[in-house]
Amino acid sequence: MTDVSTNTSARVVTRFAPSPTGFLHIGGARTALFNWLYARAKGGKFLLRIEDTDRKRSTPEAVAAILDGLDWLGLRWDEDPLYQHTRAERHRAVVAALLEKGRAYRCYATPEELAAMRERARAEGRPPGYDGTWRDRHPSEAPEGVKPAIRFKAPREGETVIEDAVQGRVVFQNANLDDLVLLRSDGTPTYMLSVVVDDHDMGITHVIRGDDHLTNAARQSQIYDALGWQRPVFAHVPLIHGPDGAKLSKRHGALGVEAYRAMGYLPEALCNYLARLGWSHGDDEIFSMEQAIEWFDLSGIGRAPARFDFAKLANLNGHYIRGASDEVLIAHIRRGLGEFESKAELPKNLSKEEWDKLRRAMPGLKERAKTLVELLENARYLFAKRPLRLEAKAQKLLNEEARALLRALLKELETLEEWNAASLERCIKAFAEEKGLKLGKVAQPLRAALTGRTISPGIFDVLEVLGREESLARIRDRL
RNA sequence: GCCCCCUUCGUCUAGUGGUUAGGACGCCAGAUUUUCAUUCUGGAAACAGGAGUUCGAUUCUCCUAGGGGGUGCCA
Repeated sequence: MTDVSTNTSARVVTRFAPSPTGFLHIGGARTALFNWLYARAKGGKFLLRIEDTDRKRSTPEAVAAILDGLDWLGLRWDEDPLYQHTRAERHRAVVAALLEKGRAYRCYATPEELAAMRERARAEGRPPGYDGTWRDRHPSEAPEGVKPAIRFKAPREGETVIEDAVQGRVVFQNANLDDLVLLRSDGTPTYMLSVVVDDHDMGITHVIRGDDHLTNAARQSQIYDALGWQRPVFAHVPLIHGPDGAKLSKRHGALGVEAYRAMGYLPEALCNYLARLGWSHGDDEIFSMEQAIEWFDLSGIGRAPARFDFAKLANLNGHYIRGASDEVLIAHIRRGLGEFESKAELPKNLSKEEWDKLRRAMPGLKERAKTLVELLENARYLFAKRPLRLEAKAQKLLNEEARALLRALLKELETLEEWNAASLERCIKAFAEEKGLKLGKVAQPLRAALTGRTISPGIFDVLEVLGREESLARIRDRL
């Protein structure tokens, strides 16, 4: 790790810096995606830093969930992830240097005093925050036995200007920015200090993160300046809102990416959707990540918050499912089978024969599913045991007239030599024609008998995949 | 309270002083079809409001309203 005060490298280095207190939520995933895209677009590096300075709230499970989420999305990071807590010594050293320079000081205020201070400021309509009591007080006045926190001596006059790559020029009056804590009284570094030191030491050139950090950018800039370090380019991306415009809650989308996996979304679809949410390249809607890398730039990021729209995600997902190869879909289903969430009962595992059936039915199945869960729900007829349980609509369809028709058709099918979609189509179409019926009149009862439902993939495919014995048996079950 | 950001169809967005304000999702209607889905065609649907600047504002400035974020010895 280098410690140079100027960044001489022209190479772009971005980072994703989650705090491991939970899963990788959707907003974090998009932030990671933007950082990843930008690094790849500029031929730079994308680093990962785990912000676990709050040891009490950080868990190894959360770290694993985040890494797994990034991996599933296909966002590969360069180098080993940096665990921020391992850098505490370095952080303290930087604070010592600041103290030495007179840009930081010991503060002996108690939590109670600070609370009272905030209350007073609010009541008087002044900007809240630390009032600087200990800023110029002599250390000899320090109370006995109180461990001090170290505060940053922020400039009191003038302004701090952020030239944000997304938000444009943002000006903060320094009078509104108070002296933040750099080192807690227990000697641990705070976030505000750690980010600056780590971003600097890691050579981060572009900090792309959520809008909620915009104010932090001003404070952090002051620290960069005090240290004589070059500030990175900041790009504050608007947050993602729920469908109702309110903050994203668990109810509607603030889920971990693994929840999207469980809902049957494909990572390509999620990436495409997320990239399009808040970033645009003209009217382009559907594109691969390779294409996005070619197009991506900070200038394409919008300044307004965006609402999460499941309908559009589903549409995109359907597109990617239809376009995926049968093998790829099988692989995704293998991975997700144990965790898919559905109101219907889905199998938790399949036999070799069942996998084989699923594979053969895949062309018809993937044509009509918006999620893998929906695909599997539509595939239940493949695994159902005889006699099939009929849905109400299917039951109704199989009236006396329809059964008579099936009886006649059964005779034809029993004598059929070749059992494949093409020969079955010839046979059944001829049968319908002979009876003077539209194909639908024959296909629907047949569908009901074979699948127990009124909707399914093409009926000839259903017959082929089910096979002669099973198909004929299911028809006989209804006669 | 104080500080900061945002505001084009219901939603995601294109647009950078002169356009019939475009696309996508969703919705509605129709075509194709063995069901469903796909596909195709058509349709309804937006510049938050008010002042300026300008020959001319969706585009620039200001104000208002609404929304969001921050305001921790959390990150």
